[in-house]
Amino acid sequence: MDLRQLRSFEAVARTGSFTAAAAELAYTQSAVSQHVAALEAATGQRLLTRRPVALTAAGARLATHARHILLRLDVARTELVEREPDPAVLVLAVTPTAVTDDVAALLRRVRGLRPATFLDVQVMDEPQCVRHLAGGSADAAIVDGVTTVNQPFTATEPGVLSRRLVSEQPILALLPAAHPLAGCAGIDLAVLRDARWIDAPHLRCDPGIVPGSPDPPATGRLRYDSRDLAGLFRLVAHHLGLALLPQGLLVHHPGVVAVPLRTPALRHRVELLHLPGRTATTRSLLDALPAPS
Amino acid sequence: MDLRQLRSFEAVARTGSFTAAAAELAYTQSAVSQHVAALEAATGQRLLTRRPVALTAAGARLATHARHILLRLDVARTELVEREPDPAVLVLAVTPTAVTDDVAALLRRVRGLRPATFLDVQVMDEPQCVRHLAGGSADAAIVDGVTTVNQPFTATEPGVLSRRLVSEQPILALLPAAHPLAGCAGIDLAVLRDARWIDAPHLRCDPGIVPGSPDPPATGRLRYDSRDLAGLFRLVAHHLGLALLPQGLLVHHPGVVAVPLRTPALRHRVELLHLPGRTATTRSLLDALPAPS
DNA sequence: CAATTTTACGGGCTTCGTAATAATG
DNA sequence: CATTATTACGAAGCCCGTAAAATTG
Repeated sequence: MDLRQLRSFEAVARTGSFTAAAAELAYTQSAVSQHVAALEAATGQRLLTRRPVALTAAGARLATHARHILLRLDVARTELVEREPDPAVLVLAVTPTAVTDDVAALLRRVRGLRPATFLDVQVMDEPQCVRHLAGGSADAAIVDGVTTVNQPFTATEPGVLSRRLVSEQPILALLPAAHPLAGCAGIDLAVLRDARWIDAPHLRCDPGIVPGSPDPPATGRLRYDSRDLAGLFRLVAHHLGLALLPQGLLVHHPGVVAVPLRTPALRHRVELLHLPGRTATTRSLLDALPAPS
Repeated sequence: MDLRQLRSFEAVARTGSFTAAAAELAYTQSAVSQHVAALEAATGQRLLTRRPVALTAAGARLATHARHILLRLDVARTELVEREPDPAVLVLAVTPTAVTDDVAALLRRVRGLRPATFLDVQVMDEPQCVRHLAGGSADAAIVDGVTTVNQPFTATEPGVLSRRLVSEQPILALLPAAHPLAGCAGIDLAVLRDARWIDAPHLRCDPGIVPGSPDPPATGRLRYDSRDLAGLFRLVAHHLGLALLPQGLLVHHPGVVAVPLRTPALRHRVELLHLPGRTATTRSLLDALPAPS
């Protein structure tokens, strides 16, 4: 079990391709193949199916371990290796759906500081945010997720990265204007148990996280893999399904009404992640946060 | 940053000696020295002081990361590598202070099962328990710790090992019989803030974990590094200090009275640790536990 | 048949052990 | 001075790239 082997395996598992993994790691396809073969020989288990490349059960377990190991290793390297952080430039990795009013206000506050802090904001999905942060190519990350009550959403292992709450907002249910519950002040999700829900993970719309929800909805699923908000609203307006949405992402759309979700108490949370050691560079950001969590 | 280098470094940090680390890992002193040198070259930081061998600040951070990385790697290997677990023999790694009445009852219950389960119980300190568990030489571990309220005590990273609560008991304060508070029904630790406490980590007596406690007690410290319970009682009886003790470890001793600690609500917790994947081998143990946490 | 993965093989580099040297309590 | 850590150096072994073969959609 070598680290390079694990890195190759993780990249193959993530990209779904030996070729792509090799390109990402600046290896040959051959080397990546040998890495995976070595891991399979060492464990005595088949870790991946080929054509199409997909994780086996054992491979999925190893991939989880590998992700955590490699993340922590990158964090350790970044923490320890001597670098010259430029305090005047703060590189921020941000998920697309994390940009709520609170976050925008935070960024404005930081930008207005004296001495001036130049913000380099880069929007990408969450795994990339975490990788940039761990690798040191970002000074902090702002990521979001949906969670029940006060539980922190598990972006990463606790203890590896420090986290501070930036914003927390309720979740709304999007209904067609003609829906019988459209005028409600608050909705209990149990009432809509048998409704057809749209599963839009990129827009943080994931009815599956509700604890007691029936895993396979009897009426079939509708999966929406885009980040286009208007498209989601159009689907709802045309009675193709209901959707959940963080309040901060809400826009007006004809034929769609938004009703607060009363139970379960889902919340959209935005967190600031940073390396525990390097507080000097992110000091201005941390100071600009409202309350110490 | 090679895994073998990290393993050598971790062993040096833990044992405090290049020679001991080399012996443990079946390496030469030379190899271990080269490993540490390579890490120091890669990070550009001095990680250890020599003579005596001790961690620098940077080294302590790396050692923490290394411990977690290596633990998870061992867990991954143990989970994945094909083995032939003998379901009739259950190897249990137990910390000395974890053997409360609840734990003894649990073990008796398992031993009485049909088909018969042969229990191989091995007592060692907590880091060793965790290493044996991760390495696969133990099927489960029973470890204990002191914590406030319902917070789990952090034996290891969550997510790497599964944990189930076995027993939870209050913490007692040990006082000389002549102490003015000896007759109390319950004690508030704040009242004894300025008392001289005996620090006996091996007996889970650690007044330092109280949140608002003054770190350097004005009256000096008394550290008791033995596991001998009678000696601790003798110290208390002779007015050399007060002590905390889990209720399960209490024995009668002349001149010493035990009073329940009312605030803070410290609890002695015993947890069963096992690998998430290998539930088949530990099934009998898990089933013998009272309530699913 | 084209794209992708696996296998064979060799050069180059890493790595560990031996042994000699240095440092220190 | 004995113990412990570092350095020098060479052989063994591993690792990755090239290139050819095999697999499969």
